[in-house]
Amino acid sequence: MKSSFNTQLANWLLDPDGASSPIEDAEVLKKKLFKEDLMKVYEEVELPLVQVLKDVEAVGVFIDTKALQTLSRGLERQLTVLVKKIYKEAGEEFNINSPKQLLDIFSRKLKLHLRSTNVDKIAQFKDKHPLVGLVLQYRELAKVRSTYVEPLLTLTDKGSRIHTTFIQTGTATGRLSSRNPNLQNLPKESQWADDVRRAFIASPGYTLVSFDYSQVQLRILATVARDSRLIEAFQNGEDIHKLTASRIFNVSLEKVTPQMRRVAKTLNFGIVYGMGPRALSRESGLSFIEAQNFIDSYFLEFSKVKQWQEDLTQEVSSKGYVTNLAGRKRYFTEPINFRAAINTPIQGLEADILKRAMIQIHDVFSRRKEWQTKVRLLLPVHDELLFEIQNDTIQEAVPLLTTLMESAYTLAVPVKVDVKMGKNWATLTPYKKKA
DNA sequence: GGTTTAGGCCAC
DNA sequence: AAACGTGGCCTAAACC
Ligand SMILES: Nc1nc2c(ncn2[C@H]2C[C@H](O)[C@@H](COP(=O)(O)OP(=O)(O)OP(=O)(O)O)O2)c(=O)[nH]1
Ligand SMILES: [Mn+2]
Ligand SMILES: [Mn+2]
Repeated sequence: MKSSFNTQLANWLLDPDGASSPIEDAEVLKKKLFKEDLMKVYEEVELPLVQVLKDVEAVGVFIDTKALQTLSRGLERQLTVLVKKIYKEAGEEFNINSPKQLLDIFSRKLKLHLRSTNVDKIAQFKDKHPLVGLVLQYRELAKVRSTYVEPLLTLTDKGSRIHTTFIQTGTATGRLSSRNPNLQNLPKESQWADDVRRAFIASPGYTLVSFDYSQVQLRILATVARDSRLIEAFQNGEDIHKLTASRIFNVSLEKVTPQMRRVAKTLNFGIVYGMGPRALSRESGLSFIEAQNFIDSYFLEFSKVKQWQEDLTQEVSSKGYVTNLAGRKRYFTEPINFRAAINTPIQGLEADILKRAMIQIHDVFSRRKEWQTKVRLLLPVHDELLFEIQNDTIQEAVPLLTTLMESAYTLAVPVKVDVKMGKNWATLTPYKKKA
């Protein structure tokens, strides 16, 4: 009766898709973990992480409820106006939230006979048909209110803190997920993103500090694919997202905006994980032919990446599973999703890196009295850790946290973390160490 | 009344 | 034929 053994973790490591039926017998599970080389990640990562996550959940994030309430009322008012405009423009009342009814309205009123109503499909008509633009505005407002503002208000506790629940055994790659509420998908780009994030504030006397790994999956890719072009790029401090942005938008590196870089991020990972020319053309604005050429030259430039993908495709076909550098494993059955197989070891190692960093940081900061209350881990976001740090401790703690994160796992390229800080989550500015 | 599924969209 | 991947949560609609 070893109550210390965590059967849920073990079963998940053995089959993170949960396709096979779970095993209850701890001794059987242990043998399997050994046999499949999963004991290391179980003992060094997942088991110690349980307590870390408990502590993080208990701390919670301080919320400016006043700001959220104000936002809520503003959204409510604007939605009312918008709904009336939409009904007037459409000439009748209907449920705007129903894609089915929307298709019907578009068909009858605008003579637009569409198959779906998602933003990519209908945005092109918004100049010709005011109704389309109004509907898209409505979608943005309704989304932010129903998915973020109202649930956050409901879930904020009496002490004005919000506590998510982390799911440690929920993903197929090894990542964490967050629910009730999901704090890992708060808006960042949309019109209302800043209003929502402004409500996430530091406790009095503290500052929010965010540590985010730079281009993390590209650095992992450079390592696993042994691609000399990528490796040299990172050794030279290059920013591949920015480089791709400058090529796509045809501007110099200095003229790449944060928005352009964000688009390029999607393109870089899209291409690496099997995006086709049609999707690339849609995401980038390039023509289909240009998109095709871009993909071809991409894999010419990063030629070892292509080779690695082909090797991995062979491997998953013969073995029926893939593993990452930390030993984490995922099984694939016919028909094999090769794009998912290619993504898995890379996304999975990202998770291992962040988890190891969290555990080390927890050992140093949360277990020691002199640090405990001064440095609080609030939230992991896949390759980012958000802390609140006591104001008089920042200069001391930030270099230490940075070093811990950058040395949590050794890659074939430098591992770099970008640090930003601020009083709320909307207005973080790059950390500059004081002279 | 409850559940499940689909379409849609937010993040990394 | 062509297909970036990993998640969670919203509403509507179909189902029990
Ligand atoms: N497949 C895929 N993975 C993504 C996408 N967006 C983000 N990711 C993954 C890969 C990233 O390395 C990782 C962390 O996201 P970040 O937003 O922090 O981007 P990244 O670290 O690459 O760049 P950064 O230097 O932090 O701006 O999440 C995407 O659109 N597709
Ligand atoms: Mn990052
Ligand atoms: Mn990130």
